[in-house]
Formats: sequence, C-alpha cells, structure tokens
Amino acid sequence: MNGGGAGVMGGSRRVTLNDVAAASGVSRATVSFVLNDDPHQTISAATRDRVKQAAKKLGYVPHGVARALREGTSRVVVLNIEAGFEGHYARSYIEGLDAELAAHEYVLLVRHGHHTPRATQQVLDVIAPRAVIRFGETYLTGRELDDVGGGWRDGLAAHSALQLRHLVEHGHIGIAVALPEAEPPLAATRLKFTAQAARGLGLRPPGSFVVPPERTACARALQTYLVGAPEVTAIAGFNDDVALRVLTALRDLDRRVPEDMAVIGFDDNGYGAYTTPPLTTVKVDAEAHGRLSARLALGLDTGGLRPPPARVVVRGSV
Amino acid sequence: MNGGGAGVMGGSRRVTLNDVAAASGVSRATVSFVLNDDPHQTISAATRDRVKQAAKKLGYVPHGVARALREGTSRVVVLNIEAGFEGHYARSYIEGLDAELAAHEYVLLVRHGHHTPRATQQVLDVIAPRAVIRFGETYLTGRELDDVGGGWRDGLAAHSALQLRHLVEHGHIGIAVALPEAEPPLAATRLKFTAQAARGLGLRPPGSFVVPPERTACARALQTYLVGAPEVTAIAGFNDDVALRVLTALRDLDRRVPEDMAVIGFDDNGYGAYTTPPLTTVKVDAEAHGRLSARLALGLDTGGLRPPPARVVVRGSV
DNA sequence: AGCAACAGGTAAATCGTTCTAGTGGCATGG
DNA sequence: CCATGCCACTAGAACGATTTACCTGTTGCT
Repeated sequence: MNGGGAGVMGGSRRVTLNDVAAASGVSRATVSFVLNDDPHQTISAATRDRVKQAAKKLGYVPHGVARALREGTSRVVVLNIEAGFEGHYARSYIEGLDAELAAHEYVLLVRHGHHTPRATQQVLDVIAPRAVIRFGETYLTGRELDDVGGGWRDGLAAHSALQLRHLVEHGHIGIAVALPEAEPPLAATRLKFTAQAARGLGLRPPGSFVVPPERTACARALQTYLVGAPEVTAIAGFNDDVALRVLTALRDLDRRVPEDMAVIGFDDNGYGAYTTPPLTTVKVDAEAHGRLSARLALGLDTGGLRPPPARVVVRGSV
Repeated sequence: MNGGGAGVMGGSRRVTLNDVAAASGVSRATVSFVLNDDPHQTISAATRDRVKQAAKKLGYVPHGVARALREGTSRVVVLNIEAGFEGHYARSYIEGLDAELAAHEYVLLVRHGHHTPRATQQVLDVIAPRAVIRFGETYLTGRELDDVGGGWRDGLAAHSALQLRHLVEHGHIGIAVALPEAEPPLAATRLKFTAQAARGLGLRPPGSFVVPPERTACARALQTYLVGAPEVTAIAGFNDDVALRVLTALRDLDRRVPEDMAVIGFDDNGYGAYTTPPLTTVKVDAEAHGRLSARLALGLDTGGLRPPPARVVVRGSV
C-alpha cells in the first residue's frame, strides 16, 4: 500500500500549483496555463515540457474544491433520483450517464430518496455541481430525446405505445392497464401516453386498476376488476413489478396465461424470465439516453447520438 | 417565482459573509463566530441578534465550497456502491445513512458502478468529502457492527447463520448453497460464513453450485448438481435472485417445493411473495446499520444505536 | 496607582486555483 | 529613431469562508 511511485501519497501534504511552479522555475500562472492548455496564451515548447514533467514527477493533481471556488462550479453532476424509479431503465441510464461524464473528466454523484427543497439547496451550496439532473423529469418528458429528433419516437410515450401495439398485434382489443399503488406523477403521465397510443391504434382508451402489494389483496383486486370488465383479454403492466404481481394473481385465480389472459410488462427487471409462463415485456436500453443527458448537461454537442429504439422481449405471457 | 421573501434568489449574486457583515455593522469574522456558535469567542447578545437577523433577512447560506477549501473537507459523505450489491439491504442501508447524515447537516452522495482508482481519486479531489464509505467492505466485514458489540451477532455472518439455522430447525441436514455466476469477493466470504455456521450447528460445510442466469441452463445446472448430491434436501440461496431462479428450476424439473426440496432466499427483494410457492427468506433491516455508518463516518458517538436483528420471513418454500 | 484579566471585537492570513492586467525584450515597419 | 505589436511570462487580485493574532476598553484586585 501507499507505494512511492506515481500519484497519491498517504497522509503527506498536497502537491499544489506552487510546488510545481517552484520545481519548474516558472510562476504559478504559467503552470496553470500549461496544464489547462489555455489557448489565449503562448508558452514556449521548452517551458511547456518542463512544467509537464515537473507536474508528473510530483504527482500533481488539481484541487477540485479550489477550482470550484474560483470557477463558481465544480466538475460534478448530480442526479436526483426519487425512490420508486429504480429498474432496468434507471440502471442503464445511470451507467451511460456515468460513462459519458467520466469521459469528460466529470464525476457523477447520485442522490437517492425523497428530497426536501432544503436538502437540495444544501447540495448546491456544498458542492456547486455543474448540473443537477432530475431523473423523474427527464424520464417522464423525454424532452431531451426530443432535442435530437427522438421525442415521441424514443421517449416514455413511444415505449408505452410499443407495449400497447404488441398486444394489438396479437389480436387483443380489450386491454387494461395495471398500476402500482403509489406513484401518482409517473402513473398519470404514462396512462395519458397509453391512452393516446390507443387512440392512434383505433382503440378506446384502456381502463386501469391498481395492484396492491399484498398477494391476496392483489388477487381480489384483479378479480373485482375483471368482473366489471369482461371484455378485457390482455393486461399491460405499468412496470415489470406490477406485471409479475398480476401474473401471480391470475394463477391464484386459476386463469391460464396467455390462453385466458395475456400479460405484458414494462422495463424488463430480470425476474420475468423465471416465472411460469415467463413474462413478455418491453425493454429499453437507456445507456444512450444517459450519454445524451450527460452531453446536454455539460452543454456539449450531442453529435449523432441516437438512442436505439425500445424492443419487446417476447417470452411466454403474450 | 423568485419572490423577495426568504431564501434563494434566482440568478442574482450570492449573499456572502461580507454582505451580512456590512448589513449588521460588524466584521466578517464576527459574523462567522456568531453563525458558527464558536465557543471560544464572547460576543454580546445584542450583536449576536443583529447578525442573526441580518443573516436571515438576506437569506444568507454558507458557501460549502469556500468552506471546504478552508476547512480541507466538505460536508459531504460519499458512498461507493459497486454494481451487483443492489437489493433490499442496500436500499434500506442507504435510507438510514441518508437520514442520519441529513440530521447532522451532511449530504450523502452515492457513486454507482465500477470505480477505477483514478476516478475515485478524482472524487476526492473534486469534492473533498468528509468520508468515503465502501459499501462492499462495510457489508462484508460488518466491522462497524462489531464496534457496538454486534459483529457476528448482527453482521453478514450472523445473517448467513440465521438462514442456515432456519433450515436445520425444519429438519434439513443435507443443505446446498446456490451461488450467482459472477460475484467472487462477496460469494467467497458468505460461503465462508455459511461453512462456519454449519460447523456451529454440527453439520459438515454445505456444498455449493452456481446458478446461471439463463433459464434452461439454470435447470440443467441444478439437475447436474443434485444428481451428484442426493443427500441434499434444502437449498440456501446466496440472495433472493438466485433463490428465485432455483425455485423456477425446480419447477422446470418437476420437483415440488417444499415437499421434495426446500428453498430459502436471502435479503428479501420483494419478488419472493409472488411465486408459487412464495419464497421464505431472510430479511435484514439495514436502516439502523446505515445510521451507524453515518455516525462512525462523522466520528460521532454511536450512543446506544443497536440494529435490530435479522429475521426469517416465513412464506411457503420451507 | 498599577497591572492582570477579560469582554467584545477587528485585520489579515490562509486554503489552491484561475485569470486579468502588466512587463520587459525583441522584431518589424515607416 | 520611434511607435507598434508580439512573445513569453509574472504579479496579484479574486472566489468565500475560517481562524489566528492582535487591539481597545473595562473591571477587579492588591
């Protein structure tokens, strides 16, 4: 541990710009210019080399806090992600975001949970992030995707439509949407999208029902709903969690899937492969979306970044 | 928007200590002393009031970056969490950590994914966090829990033992451990704990097998293993994910659960309630553990914080 | 009176960067 | 010969807090 080579010494004093300046016999300013490749300055090649060598030898690494104080903003991007938005989409989104930011020397930090305005403000004051991304918003609106011509094509709306279309293509007309118990904002939006998609497919807007988490309650809720809606032959889950509960409930009610009732999930969470029958679902690769968010947050060119379309993973439930 | 009342003005200049000082007719230093309740300073009650009033009226909020530069460390704690450690435990751990840190005016930021040393170093340089917690380590060793007399009693070791004990209490002697495909560090440790626990219960160390993610491969692997180990009557999953796959595989192999084979999961992920039979599993409430980590990270007293013991959620699979 | 102790402050250094405003020297042009 | 411009670089002022060292009265005590 703590070998002497390059980099971080254990407890010893920081190597600062001053040290590098002293070691290479120039001023602090010059060092800064060299290391930041300031285009407005002309520095001789010789000096440039000396400075770079010295910096490397001393293991200089800029102090982000000082830099942030001076520049007014740190090289950090914060992602706020509310509880309940986890899932495959979020994971791959974070992955892409992280990778792209890292490529530009930025660090991604994620804030989980329910955020009071006060706490949010504190984050701003404490680390002065370059940008704060609100996962919920981004995901819901797909506005970022709009900016590169995606929008309805690649956003949540498109994915909702894809789910519905798959059911229609398999001959279903009576379709119901299964919603989780508590997720008002997202649920409302997605329901809206689904309704729009239905209109586009020549159907009437699908009805919906809430799936409680408890197993017997779940079966009861489903039965009650189905009694009142005998035309329903397919259920579209708000997400895979809900769809899996529906699958279980149908089994508990002795209805066969997909013969008696088709079920489709949303945002493959990985567990759908292990049920009987396995769950057909919509899978979205959000890695590119994450990268896109990163570039937008940094104000960079989004050059040709086109998220791949979502696709239906056909397993056995429809 | 942007009303004049309390708090954060939209785009206007920051309110600094200087502003407060000017407004209350004292020096910057005095303001700092007052607002930080510096015990080594004596400030008259009158001045104290004036300063506090002015600070409130102007909506002063200390600039964390400047403070971090001066103090050498910011009021941020970073949690590194490697991919593959998600689950109920991690979620509730994060929740507790977040809450406790917030109570002490600290902010929790989470770093996801695979962390190169370089990137990790950058985090340190960029935000100079008060502490960096490595989720994997904390979780594995349970050292923190040791410090309050928990240790083997409340750590991963204890939980592994609990899982095994439940099987033994239900009459099982031939026990096998099901492992995920790729998670070497954690898997090895947990296997070690399980072996120790087995010894403690008078059993020989359980054998283990790997559960591939793909469904048919999964069934094949299980069958192969069981042929070579006919004494096995119960399977302990490394986590719920694995246990659920085992459940599916058993069904695919036409073995009844729990009559022909018992299965128990680990770290209730919520999906176990919806299988047939539903999955019995070990549930750990890590909220308190998170709080504990927070206090330790801040160097505070851990006063009487005792994580509740893990418990077995008995459903139907054993 | 003489002197310490203390209350109630203030000025200025400090953290490590970035960046503006110069500075001295040399070449070019009229 | 002098103005101009460029090259290569430097001094020092920010950024916004904390904190040390010091200052100026007042008391209290002998």
